[in-house]
Amino acid sequence: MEHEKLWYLRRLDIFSGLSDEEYGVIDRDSQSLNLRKRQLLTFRGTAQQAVYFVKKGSIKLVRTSAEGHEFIIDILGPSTLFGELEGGLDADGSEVIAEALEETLLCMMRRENFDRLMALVPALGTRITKLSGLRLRKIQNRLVDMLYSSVEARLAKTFLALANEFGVTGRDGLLIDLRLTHNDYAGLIASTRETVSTGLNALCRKGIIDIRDHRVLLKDPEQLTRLAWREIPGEFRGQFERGKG
Amino acid sequence: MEHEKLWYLRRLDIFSGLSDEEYGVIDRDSQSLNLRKRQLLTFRGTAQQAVYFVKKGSIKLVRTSAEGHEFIIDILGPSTLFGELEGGLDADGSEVIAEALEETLLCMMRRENFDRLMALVPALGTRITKLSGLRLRKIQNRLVDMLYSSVEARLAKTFLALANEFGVTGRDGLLIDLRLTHNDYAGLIASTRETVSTGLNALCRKGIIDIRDHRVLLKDPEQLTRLAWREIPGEFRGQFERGKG
DNA sequence: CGTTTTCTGTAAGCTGCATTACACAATTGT
DNA sequence: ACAATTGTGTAATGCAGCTTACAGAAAACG
Repeated sequence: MEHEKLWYLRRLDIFSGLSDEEYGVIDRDSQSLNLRKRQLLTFRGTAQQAVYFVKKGSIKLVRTSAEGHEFIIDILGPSTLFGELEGGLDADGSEVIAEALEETLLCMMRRENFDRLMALVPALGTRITKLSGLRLRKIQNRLVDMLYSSVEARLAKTFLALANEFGVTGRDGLLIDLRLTHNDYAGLIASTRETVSTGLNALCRKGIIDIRDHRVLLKDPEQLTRLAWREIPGEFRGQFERGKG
Repeated sequence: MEHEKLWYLRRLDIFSGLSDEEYGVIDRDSQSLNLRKRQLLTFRGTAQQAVYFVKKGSIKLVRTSAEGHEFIIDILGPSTLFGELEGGLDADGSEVIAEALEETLLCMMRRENFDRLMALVPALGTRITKLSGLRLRKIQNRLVDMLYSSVEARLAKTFLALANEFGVTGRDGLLIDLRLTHNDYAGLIASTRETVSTGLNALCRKGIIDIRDHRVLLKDPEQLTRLAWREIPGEFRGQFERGKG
């Protein structure tokens, strides 16, 4: 749903074009942080007020609702920024937590230092606001996509979105290079593990996707796109369990 | 769900503490804009890249999904900032549009000028990123609230949130000073007009709220809060249509 | 002032998917 | 190697709320 823009953004490194001196500041004021697989990173700890940068690996940002449902706000790969921007702690105590999906290397900078850096390089402010705008837009898209689509469509949309950031082309399709569980997908589309299981298998049987070692392979992106957007196509609707041919 | 913070933020004017000179810059580079009731403000027009500031009145930010459902991202009152920050136009053509709920006065500044101002006042960058973070957090809250709650709970949450920004205390309760239609509420909670109608009336009959000239009056905020968070209270659930005593 | 448009109230019917309840597979840890 | 944890497959059941279908009220508008 974001297509080129996200790619563009990830390449357009926020910190590009800085002087050696400025890079020095970054280097001095930031510190590395290593997360093992499944390790959590809460924002209420000592380092509440900080900005993080993913150097290697991937993490998921999870928000738990008051009723206990876990929703995955976003999955971030290398070269993405998060932290204070994402919102951290909240008035009512609910918060976003980050969890490493694999061995992950982060770079962390305290908010105060980040602000100093921003004062040093005014252009940074502009870039950051643009980035925030993009993030905001992305989540707005998620919002409407999730609210008004069937589970099948939500799955399709999610795969297409993930493919934009984590897709690697192979001969038999586009592989989303993330090892996720059905539970994770449930968290991504705001559904339950069980429904995801059956939904996933339905898509597999239709030959649209395939699961390889916990990674999703898009065999027929075309049709996936059609599923993602055509809500009840009228004539022959691609019913969930039934249509297997 | 944001409580004090939002109030705090609205008072803490983004532009406070500026020098006369800097205020002069703002004054020169910005222009006023008057919107009649129901007038739309699309971001794809000539003034795509701009930042807006609500001086008087109120507007709703609407995002239409691919399938045609209209979701109200947010309702903004005086002293709030929007525009480029919110994300404007999108890759796939979908966009956020703003619609005036009443006679509204805006202040507009082109993105380029805004960037210049930010370069002039480095502290602005920090403030803006904080603001963006808050916005982001707010919408994340909306997201999980909407995804995992019943219609009744969503209504309750929405009222409580609106009351934080638009509530005026009277002797018989807290009045949300916004004239909205049932359709608007449907857009706010991602439901349909019909269900909102019945839901609203159910709440009225229970004596929790009241509708006065298209404005919602919270007669019993306590119980409303309970409804908002207690999902299926086990024993005697405040069922929708039934419990009318 | 009448006409058109926009709002509101109510109800029967249908359905997607959450819930519940298992059994088995795979992975992790010791 | 074995136990404990974590992940997967599938099916019966129930129900919240979307859909569909009207009719009257209120407001906008000429």
